Amino acid sequence: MSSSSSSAFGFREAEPDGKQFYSRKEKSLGLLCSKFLKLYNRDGVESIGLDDAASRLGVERRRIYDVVNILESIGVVARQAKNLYSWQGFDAIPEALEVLKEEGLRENFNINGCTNSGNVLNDNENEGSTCTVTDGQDSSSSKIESKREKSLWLLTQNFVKLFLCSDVDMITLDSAAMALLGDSNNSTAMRKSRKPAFRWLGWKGNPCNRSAGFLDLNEPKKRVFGTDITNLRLKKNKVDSLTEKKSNPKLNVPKYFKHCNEESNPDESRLEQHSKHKSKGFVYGPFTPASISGIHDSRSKNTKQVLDFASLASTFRPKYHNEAVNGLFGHYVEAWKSWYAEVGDKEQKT
DNA sequence: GCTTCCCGCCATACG
DNA sequence: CGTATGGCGGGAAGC
Repeated sequence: MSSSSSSAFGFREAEPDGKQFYSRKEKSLGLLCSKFLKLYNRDGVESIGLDDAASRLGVERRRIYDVVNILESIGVVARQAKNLYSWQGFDAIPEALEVLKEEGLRENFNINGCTNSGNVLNDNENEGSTCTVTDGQDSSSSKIESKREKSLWLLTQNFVKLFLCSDVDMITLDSAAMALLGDSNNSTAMRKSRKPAFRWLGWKGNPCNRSAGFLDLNEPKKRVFGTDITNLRLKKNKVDSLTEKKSNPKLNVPKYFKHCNEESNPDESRLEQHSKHKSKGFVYGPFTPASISGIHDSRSKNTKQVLDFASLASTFRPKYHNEAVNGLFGHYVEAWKSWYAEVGDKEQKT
């Protein structure tokens, strides 16, 4: 019920003549995840109804499934019953990752080198393996996971494992695709200098993890920078800056960049060491939410130090493309960005 | 032009 | 059987 409301969707009137603009970006899964998290990451929230979420977020149910599936993969939410999920919070992530890491190691989820000469470990397609996450609690191997072998849920976890179980902090889309799905489909030409890759990030800024002081074992750090300044949205008519409720910081932010030239990695565990890439900087693509780097509303459109990803491109040779993974990962990336942003935000305001 | 990816149909699992 | 879930292709936004 309460399917679509035909409002608060991607359509919106920004012109006097009543013309409506449709923006895919504003309807992206990543953004949706962000909203979802903002909506439920509050006090008093313990259960989440799918219908409730759908109506609150103004999207159809199908989309909520995607969000929830991914969040569940890292422990942020847990399925309680039909139409019902429980909020576990960001604090559940470290534990979930620990489990994933162990499983991954056990399953040889190591990916060695995503650089030139596509070696990338022989695809260890152990999909048949019932790698249940045993979310810490009732590990009473429930048969309920019949369908979850190839789901977004599993795919997400495997993707995470790739990072947790390797010594690299960056993995190309191709490598991931090959490792997770097993290659075979390298679609269109990769002639261009497009080279999507993913990198782990840590909890944005958790210099001091208050309460629970155990989430510094292996904080993942992830980020993407791809082809170009990804979702840069100040090209044509960036319209206004939203015309509604609270805040939506990310709309004005063109892009971020970060220097990784120093070896100073605050929360760096044994499993993450510098990989081959030693470029001096990274381009942080999409609209990273504010507070990610102490940046507020800076809509500074300085796109100067973008040059760095040129070196990256040279480091990581272009390979093939996998449409399927491409899309999926794209979602993951945005979703994760949102999550980390959320975490960072909370951690910071301590 | 090619790539990314949102929409939503519809196959499937569940109750 | 109806309902809940989510894979997946097409087509369009984005670049």
